[in-house]
Amino acid sequence: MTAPPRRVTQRDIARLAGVSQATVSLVLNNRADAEIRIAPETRDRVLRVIAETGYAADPVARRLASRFNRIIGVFTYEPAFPSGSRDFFHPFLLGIEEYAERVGCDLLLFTSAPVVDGRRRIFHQDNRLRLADGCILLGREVDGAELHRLNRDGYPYVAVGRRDDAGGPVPYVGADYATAVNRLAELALRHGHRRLTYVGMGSTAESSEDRRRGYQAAATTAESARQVSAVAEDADACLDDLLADGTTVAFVEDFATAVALESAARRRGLTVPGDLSIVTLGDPTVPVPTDIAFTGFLIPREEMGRQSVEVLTGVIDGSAAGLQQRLLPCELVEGNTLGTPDPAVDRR
Amino acid sequence: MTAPPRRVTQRDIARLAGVSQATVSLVLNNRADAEIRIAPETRDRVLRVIAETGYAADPVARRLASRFNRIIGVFTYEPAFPSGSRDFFHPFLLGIEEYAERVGCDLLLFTSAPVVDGRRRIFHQDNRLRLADGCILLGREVDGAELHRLNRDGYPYVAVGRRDDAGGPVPYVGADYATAVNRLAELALRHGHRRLTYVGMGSTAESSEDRRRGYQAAATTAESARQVSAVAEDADACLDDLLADGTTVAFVEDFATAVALESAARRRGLTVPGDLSIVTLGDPTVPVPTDIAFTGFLIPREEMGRQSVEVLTGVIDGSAAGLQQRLLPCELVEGNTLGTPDPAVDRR
DNA sequence: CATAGATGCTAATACGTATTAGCGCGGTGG
DNA sequence: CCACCGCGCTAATACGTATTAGCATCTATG
Repeated sequence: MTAPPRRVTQRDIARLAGVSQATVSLVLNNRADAEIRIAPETRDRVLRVIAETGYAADPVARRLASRFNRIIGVFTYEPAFPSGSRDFFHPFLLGIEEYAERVGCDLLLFTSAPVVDGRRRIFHQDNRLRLADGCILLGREVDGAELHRLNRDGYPYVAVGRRDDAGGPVPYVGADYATAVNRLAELALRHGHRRLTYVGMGSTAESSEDRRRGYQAAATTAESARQVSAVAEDADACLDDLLADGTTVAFVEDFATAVALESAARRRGLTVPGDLSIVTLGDPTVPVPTDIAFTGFLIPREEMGRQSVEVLTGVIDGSAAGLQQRLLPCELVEGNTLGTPDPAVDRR
Repeated sequence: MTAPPRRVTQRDIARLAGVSQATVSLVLNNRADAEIRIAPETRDRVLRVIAETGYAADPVARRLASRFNRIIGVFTYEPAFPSGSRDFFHPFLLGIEEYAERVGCDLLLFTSAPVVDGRRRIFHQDNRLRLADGCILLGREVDGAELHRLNRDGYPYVAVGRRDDAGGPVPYVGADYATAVNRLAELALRHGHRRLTYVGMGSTAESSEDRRRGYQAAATTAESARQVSAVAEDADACLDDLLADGTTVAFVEDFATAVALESAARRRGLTVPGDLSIVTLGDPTVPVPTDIAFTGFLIPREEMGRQSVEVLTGVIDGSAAGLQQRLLPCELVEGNTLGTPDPAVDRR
């Protein structure tokens, strides 16, 4: 194999066109400020040489010299492999990709970030953040300390999902879980339910808190509105608890837990929603096979992806300072796991 | 917003540690050649300052100065949006991502490449290829002229899918369609089929040619082994043709066409494989809803993704010169659309 | 004809890192 | 006492682009 021919640079263009490198740069960037003047014939000559040589600017040097790169970084907190949550994140990426394409940006996936204690780290020995103009942060749980540092460094970023302040407001594009859960709870109340239980995952993430907040706000008119924690593996115990309590509708944060609850109920000869209504609070984060059409809502994942790019570009160029925190509405899904409470169970 | 604090550079580290910038660079890169010597205490001092300041090398400057970046480019020929073929490409990306993570590389998706005549172009005004150390090329049809140019420029790349030479051998990781189709054809012959028809897409892509080659190689012992072209929208006409010919088994290149053929047959009261056997030649490239378990084979898409990264890293560092073209075996899927030919139809 | 202003371009420099030739210093052998 | 060598480090430069101050040259004006 012969040595790769050195790439064509502006200096080569300049030599061929009989001008200086600076002139080539000016022509390339279409600089037509009052201060910058290039004779049309010179410009044409330079452009002709550029076309002949097939020259293309080195984006690395460009980035080093000036400020921007048109590269958007994407950082995923969850370790990529092995992980069932990939399918959950895919729609976000599709939205990001779509909008990045529209605005002519490339996407840099920080797959090299090391995993420590089961979580990717942004900041580490060989931090590569600066390769991109800014960065989109994906992940259920985002490290507050790292957000602090991003803010302190003035590095442009946006989180997908609402985040609490971290040494300053955190730009984000989130889903409006509070409103969605609130609506579902009010729907259940209108169906006549009076004993509600929120089955959480024991997570303190903002997304979990928002859901609980929406639930609590609606639950004031209920006879009982509890909160418990459960995981899919523990569905039988959870079901026991719900039945003992006389709960008529369960708001289940984790989709897999809802599926497990439903099958546990079915195994005992109970029907959903006949004996127990189950409402889910978001798309499955791990693939769960089920034929049940759960009542719940959809997270607008693709749209969140798109808008996160939009917000990020605003953060990068310093515009749109007021619109850097967005909550998008979730579409309710009617499903058929929310019914009217069984009168026999309702008043016990 | 205050002006972003200028990032910490090696010069800052050098000043704080009382050494020169060169020394900082040497320490950072763990240079311990015979020619390079740094006193342990100096090294420690520098490392301490680095830790205190949280310094991280600017990857852009690093790339400009030296050669490598640990960034792998991914170029997708198909326009990303709107496109049903996304689901087809996703597994490749998963494999690529997994291996990139393993070798500590980031992934740059060239979403900014403009679409001309329905196809993305690598080479254009503001070509960004050089941001990455090398590039993986994804897509059904890859432009031969662009491959030529990549070869000429000495740019490291690897194609996913076998490619003909283009001014030199093209590094690739492909699927061994020829062998897979050959096996299927021989299986059909063993089942007693004697009138075969290959239903192609009229594509001249290497992947299509490989399939046809495998088919032809096996078909020598058949009574009739034709080739026709058809698309899913034209399934009825194709079915007419197959029946008129007395074909007992159709090898259908395009998955969607196979699905359409099967439902056309069913609409006419024919059964598959009772009246006609149908064999598919690869995974669906566009999402097609079907409950049929077609006989055919699986393209090892994730593995192709993984190995493409492996080959690319070899191309980049110039090693493994002999192993730059790989064909991976496809797993046959038994399915239930290949039966024994109906004797009434068989001899006509 | 001197001067001012406009025009068209270039020289110089910055960006942050990697690399390499070579400098000063202390020790050792003759 | 000099020559030489190994050690530890630094000065200088390269990478390719963007930016800016300012130098010629020309034109218009008094």
